Amino acid sequence: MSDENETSVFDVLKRISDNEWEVPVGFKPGMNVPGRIFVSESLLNMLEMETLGQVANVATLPGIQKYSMAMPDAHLGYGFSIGGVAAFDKETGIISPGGVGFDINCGVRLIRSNLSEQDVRPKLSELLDDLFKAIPTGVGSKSRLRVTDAELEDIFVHGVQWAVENGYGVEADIAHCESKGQMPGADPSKVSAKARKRGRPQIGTLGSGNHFLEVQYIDKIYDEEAAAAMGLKEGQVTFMVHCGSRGAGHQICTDHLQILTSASKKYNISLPDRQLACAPAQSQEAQDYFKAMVCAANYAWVNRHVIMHWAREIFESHFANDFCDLGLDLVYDVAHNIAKLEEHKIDGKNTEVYVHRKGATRAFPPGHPDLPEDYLDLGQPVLIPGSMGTPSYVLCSTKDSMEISFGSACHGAGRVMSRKHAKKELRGEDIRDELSSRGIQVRATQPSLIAEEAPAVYKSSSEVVDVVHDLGIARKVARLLPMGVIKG
DNA sequence: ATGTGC
Repeated sequence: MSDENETSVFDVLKRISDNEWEVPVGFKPGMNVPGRIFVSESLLNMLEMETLGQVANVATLPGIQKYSMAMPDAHLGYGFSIGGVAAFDKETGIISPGGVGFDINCGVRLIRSNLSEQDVRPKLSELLDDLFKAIPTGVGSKSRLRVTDAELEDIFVHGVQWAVENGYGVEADIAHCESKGQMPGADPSKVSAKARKRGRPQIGTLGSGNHFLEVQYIDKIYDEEAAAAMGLKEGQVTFMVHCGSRGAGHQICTDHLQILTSASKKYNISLPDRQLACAPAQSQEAQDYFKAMVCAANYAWVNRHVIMHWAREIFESHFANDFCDLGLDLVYDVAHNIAKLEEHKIDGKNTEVYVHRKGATRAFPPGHPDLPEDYLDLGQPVLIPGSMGTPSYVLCSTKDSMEISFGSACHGAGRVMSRKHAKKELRGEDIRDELSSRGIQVRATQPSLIAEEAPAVYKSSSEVVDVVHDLGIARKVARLLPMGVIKG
């Protein structure tokens, strides 16, 4: 039932440009800066008022810089919206677990190959069966890789370096992970016994929800030069891994939320929403969370690395021979849920800020010192997974990204229908058949999970990507179409 | 997202 007098987002927002909308400081009491929503007019119709309220709430937090931002795929999240980007001054700002999310370093990686769609199509069904067998999926799934407590600590601290030293992936993979897959500043002593217990058996597991491993092919190249630099061309097969830090990251978030909830009171931070629990960036409580968050981030990079390794083995078992190098190189790996201490130019001055990206991708421009050498002139690759059955995109960051959005882009399609609603409205078997008729094969533990992730429950990934492209944050390089997907 | 819900 909709009330005619209900305020719409159009009544609140002030249009700045085609794809930029401002939430004025007066919208909610206590806003320190305006909100800034990067969205097209048509996507704005799908933006919920509550999401806008969350953007405004974040603007009230101490030390926030420039704007409380939301990407075109923004939707309601825990405290901060998913698709939210907020930078807080290193000295006067705060750190908040809600600005990162429960799935710390949920992220995406893309692996290229020398195989063509025609090579893979005839063997696709067997390939997917074997991938589904090799890579555990589902909520409570456990891995065949068992690590000791000491190894887990090593993973928390050294991330992907641990993986490569232990035979998962190769040295060349490291440079193609954001932060080299080993963010500095980890302190395992800030990770509870419970989080370790949950994390130990889950290295190399996909999890559930929107997490997946997808076999794809490139159906369109937008930028030949950039595509070539990443080793991508039309008709080529790729695979994409989307997952995070599983139970470990979830427990770390839960543990520290509790600490930061009381810290918010201790430091007299008035919160419009208790889910925004936070503490001054340099406080013991905030730093402890940050050190534990880094452990979860490094864990997630190892998780994706091990999954990639097993997937490479399966591809090799099906396609490798003495005359063919499969070229299963890691194109790039990006984090979607993370907070980082970065330097940004604010009012002409270089400033250190804790950038919180929750359901948002880092997008550093050409020439940025944190980029791998071979992408330095190109700009950071940005990987945007589509929802099940819809295209994914590869973009590369452009020079204005730092100025526009603290070097950040969107992260995906963005949910429009709740899981509960989707389960009620849609049948997994129908969705599977519909996808199958379009040549897309799905392997999942339960049909209901397919319903929850159906294409209809997400915004169009193409529209979301176009906003980021048109704004000059990251430009389109390639479009990837799904062939088959394994899910929890 | 999650050994799934004050």
